[in-house]
Amino acid sequence: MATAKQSEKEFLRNYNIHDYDVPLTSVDLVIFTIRDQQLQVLLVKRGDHPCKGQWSLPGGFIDIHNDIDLDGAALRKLKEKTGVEAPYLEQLQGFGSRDRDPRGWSTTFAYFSLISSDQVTLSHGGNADAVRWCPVDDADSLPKLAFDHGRILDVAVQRLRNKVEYTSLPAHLLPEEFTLSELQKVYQILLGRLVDKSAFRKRIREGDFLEELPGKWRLGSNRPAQLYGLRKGQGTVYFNRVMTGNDA
Amino acid sequence: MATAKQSEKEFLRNYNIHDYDVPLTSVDLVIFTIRDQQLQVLLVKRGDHPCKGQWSLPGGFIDIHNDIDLDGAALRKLKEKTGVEAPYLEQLQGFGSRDRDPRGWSTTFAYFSLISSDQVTLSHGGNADAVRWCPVDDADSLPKLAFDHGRILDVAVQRLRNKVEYTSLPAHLLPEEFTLSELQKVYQILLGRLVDKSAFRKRIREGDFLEELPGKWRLGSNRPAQLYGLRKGQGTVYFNRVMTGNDA
DNA sequence: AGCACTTTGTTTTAAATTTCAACTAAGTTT
DNA sequence: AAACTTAGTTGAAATTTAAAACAAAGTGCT
Repeated sequence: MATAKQSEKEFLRNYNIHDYDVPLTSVDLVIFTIRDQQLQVLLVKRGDHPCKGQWSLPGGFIDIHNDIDLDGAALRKLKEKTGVEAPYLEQLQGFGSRDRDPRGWSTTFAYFSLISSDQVTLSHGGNADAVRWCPVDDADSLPKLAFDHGRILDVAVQRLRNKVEYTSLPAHLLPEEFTLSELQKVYQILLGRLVDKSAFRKRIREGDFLEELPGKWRLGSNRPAQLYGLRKGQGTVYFNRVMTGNDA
Repeated sequence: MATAKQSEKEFLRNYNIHDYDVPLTSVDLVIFTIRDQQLQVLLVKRGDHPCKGQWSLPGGFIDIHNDIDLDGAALRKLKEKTGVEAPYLEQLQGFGSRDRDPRGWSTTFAYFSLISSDQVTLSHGGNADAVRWCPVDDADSLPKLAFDHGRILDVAVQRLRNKVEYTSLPAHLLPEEFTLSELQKVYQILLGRLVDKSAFRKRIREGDFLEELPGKWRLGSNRPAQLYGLRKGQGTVYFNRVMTGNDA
């Protein structure tokens, strides 16, 4: 191995990763959307061993010959499954242990993504029912997931619910154009409680992350509602206090 | 490779990780403390290639034969460097790309830790000056770090500063017993601004994560101050709004 | 001992903010 | 056209915060 006087160049010439035992490395995605007034997550049925036939989060190994970095790998997998190109994507947390995968010591970088369900075309691979949405709070319809994906999902749901209290994240679950009432409903679904209308609107106004779309209205039900869109080039807004108050 | 009818057992018998090209995997630590009224970070001088002689964050490869999981690996490295056993330790973020390490595609799980500097005995390995504390805000004394450790440090500092606004984290930077004024000073150092005394105390009181140590006082300077300790078995407290107001 | 000084800890009160409900606006349905 | 539904605003009461003054308990000097 390395001698004391070796140069860095020499060291690298002699370095061979196959001399070492290293963990497997993958990227897994928790892709959230709102469908039927519920928070839902995208699941895929595993077509290969191990855990063949079980439901799991979409993801897979890093391809060191084609992926540039972690975010790139996550984006690639997101696009493969959903066709979505520019979603909200955030690294959730790493998970790694000697027994989470029967193939040996393995790690995964879990990401979570928020998308509007009507912008997605699920890519079903070869198998007709290999991909589906599943409500995260419906214990009956949510299957036991492969590996430690159940735990990853729990952590992701917790993180999302927590961030809803003080960030503008939920806006990414809606289509490009939406009304304030629609946004409020998303907050309420995620929080599991009602929110005061005027307090909600004040907070959104002061956060200044939406732009009114002049002349655009949601018609069809009673008084028309102003449409809004995410202000371009504006990142996530952090409010300076948690969401309070419940509407009667 | 795998045939359609193969059982999971057969699959695993035939699976050989050395058939695949996988990234290197390490764990790196951003260990913070307060010394001389400043936020400081622990750095180590690299004794081996690559980047030999450069300063870096403490860390290293996962040892798949001895480490059980990521948190275990991080705790092991923390103990090796500082002797500290039960600190505040939180996973920061994963970093991974094909060019962050000259040895090839590599990933690291960065953790950040908060410790009280007077509980630490730095472990200097063989080399006398191989480990040191360095103020994070002093551009002159902070060296350029190896690999992407500069960026990791930036992310860690940002995360810490952000969490100080609405959590009880800074309490972990103090010794087991401390006064409210000392805690307030730590908040002020991290925030870089003054905080109103009565608002601060109200917030701490309502967060209910400290316990008064009856009969224990910090003496020696004017009016004795009540000593407090972290309430046992209580995790991090999240306040419902950010720190406000600056004292005159 | 007595007085000035420093640090800890509490109280006070005006100002700001939130809460909660009522109100107006603008459409649809019957 | 009257009743109903949803959008969006307004305002008074209740609560909270901000900023400063105040009170308490020691030290140190003369």
